[in-house]
Amino acid sequence: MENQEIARVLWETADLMEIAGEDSFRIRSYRNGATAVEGYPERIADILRDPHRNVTEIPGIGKGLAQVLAEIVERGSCERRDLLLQKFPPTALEFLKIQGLGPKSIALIFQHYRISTIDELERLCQEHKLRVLPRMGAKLEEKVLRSIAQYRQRSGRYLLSYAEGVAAELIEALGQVPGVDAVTPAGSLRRGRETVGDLDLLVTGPSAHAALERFVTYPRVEEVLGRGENKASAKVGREGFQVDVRALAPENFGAALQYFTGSKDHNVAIRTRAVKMGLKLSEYGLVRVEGDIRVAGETEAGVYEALGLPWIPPELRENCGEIEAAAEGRLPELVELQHIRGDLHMHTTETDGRATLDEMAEAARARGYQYIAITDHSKALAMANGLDEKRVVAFARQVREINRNGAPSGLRVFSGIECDILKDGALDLAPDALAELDLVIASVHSHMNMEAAEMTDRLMRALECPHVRILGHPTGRLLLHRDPFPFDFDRVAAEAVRRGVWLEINASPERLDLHGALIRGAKAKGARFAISTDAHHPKQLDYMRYGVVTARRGWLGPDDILNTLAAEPFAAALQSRP
DNA sequence: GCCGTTTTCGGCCCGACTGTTTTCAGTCG
Repeated sequence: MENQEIARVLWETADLMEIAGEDSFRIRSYRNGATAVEGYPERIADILRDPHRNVTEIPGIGKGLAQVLAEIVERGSCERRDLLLQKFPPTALEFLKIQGLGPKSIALIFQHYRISTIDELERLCQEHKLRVLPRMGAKLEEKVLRSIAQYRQRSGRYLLSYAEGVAAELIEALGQVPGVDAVTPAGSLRRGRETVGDLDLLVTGPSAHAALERFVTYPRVEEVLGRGENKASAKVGREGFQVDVRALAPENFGAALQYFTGSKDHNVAIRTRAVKMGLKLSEYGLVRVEGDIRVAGETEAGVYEALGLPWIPPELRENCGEIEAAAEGRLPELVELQHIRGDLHMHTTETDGRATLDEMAEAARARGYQYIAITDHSKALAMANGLDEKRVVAFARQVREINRNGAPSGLRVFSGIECDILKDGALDLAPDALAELDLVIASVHSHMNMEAAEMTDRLMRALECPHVRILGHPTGRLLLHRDPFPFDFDRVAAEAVRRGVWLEINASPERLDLHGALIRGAKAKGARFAISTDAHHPKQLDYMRYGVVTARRGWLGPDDILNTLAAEPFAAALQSRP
């Protein structure tokens, strides 16, 4: 069993404990344990098996959780979780995803009504049966109904990072089958969409069909939906993520990759173009209608070439002008991961990060970066132990000291802050404290349910502060969880351009904020960008690739992005503000 | 349940908003 799965069982158990009203410190320990397990570099299952090792050497894991971990690895659950699941239906965990309902309310609902599905919860609200319970009223019923609608809209999609993980796992497993040459992901994963509905894997090689057999018997396959000669579909993992695996003949590979990568709209436009040229494009190849002569299909580039087009990067294939641009030879040069020279948004143990400045710097060096900015939270985020002015000044001094002596990692460190934008648009820290820092990111973390006009004013005011250089996760969305807050993006983007403020492309797979369409719109206004991971753990520095993919979906090249600059010009850019 | 030590017990645990209240519990970040 992988660490990720163990962590998931711990998270679930903690959620159930919360509904059961158990001791909050114990719940916290379970959650801490889950985070520790999730981020641990070695497999917990291996450590448990090794008689010379002890899982209690992992910080956050004590005697109690060691026992629990052993149980989970052995049989996928633990006693506490089993007992709680006898008390509450498994769907109780689903109820927690409905905004406005917390553990206490859910427990109360279960005490009064025997319900187990979201549909039944919806009916309770519609029949005004929630308002008879203590501390519940009409407003809550409305809010829950709205949240249920949102929840339904989102279900059935998965984070890009999740889909990528499943893809990597299956590519590894199917790639080991003798006679399989390559396993290639297509679909929205290949286009880098922020959420993915299902996964398409294309298999080539003399024994590609053997991979289908391996797939349907794969241990994590929960339900086989279909199994034919060339295609198998199944639900993978407890989340029920649908994966389609196709075995392809090598001569079809390019056409199939093009076809299954999509998007649908892109393909319709491409096939229309083919028809106009007297060609017919399908997943089996590109054929000249007259005489039924096959002209392309082996490679994707060959298919595009035969249509008079350069190869179009998958991230652009949304039928948003990419075909016209390709035809006119004005496809943009897109940014790549190797262009990125530093990461500009990360947290440390000073606030809610899991590693120290030195550890983050070392991790950044290992990824080949020239510089990083440390940007912990400001004091408004009390729960994260945000920095006040005094700590900011001390931190800026500490960083100057580090750079003077040369950081052990050899990396240049910039002092920064992720400063909260307060309700009225003021920044959370005094200007003279902000002036001490190399980089100020301004972000909204609270009061997200304002009217659009009010939120716009708030952001416009935040941009007035002369120390602000980056607007952090500008729309505040949390994928599959919270919609972006409403505001006039165009006005704010234009103001950011005018004031020389960069817009963040937050690379955390839960945010990817800004997203492609907004990026492109802002670029048209002259905006410039920073891609940052918002890492709270050294491993999360790897999120950069999701940010780069998102920037590519916004048609950005290396010159549009601040942190493609080498250390010296980057430092100079920080100094100069119009 | 973990951790650390003034070493086997006590601390961990903030702050604002919201809705349903008549003084505050629950949610969220």
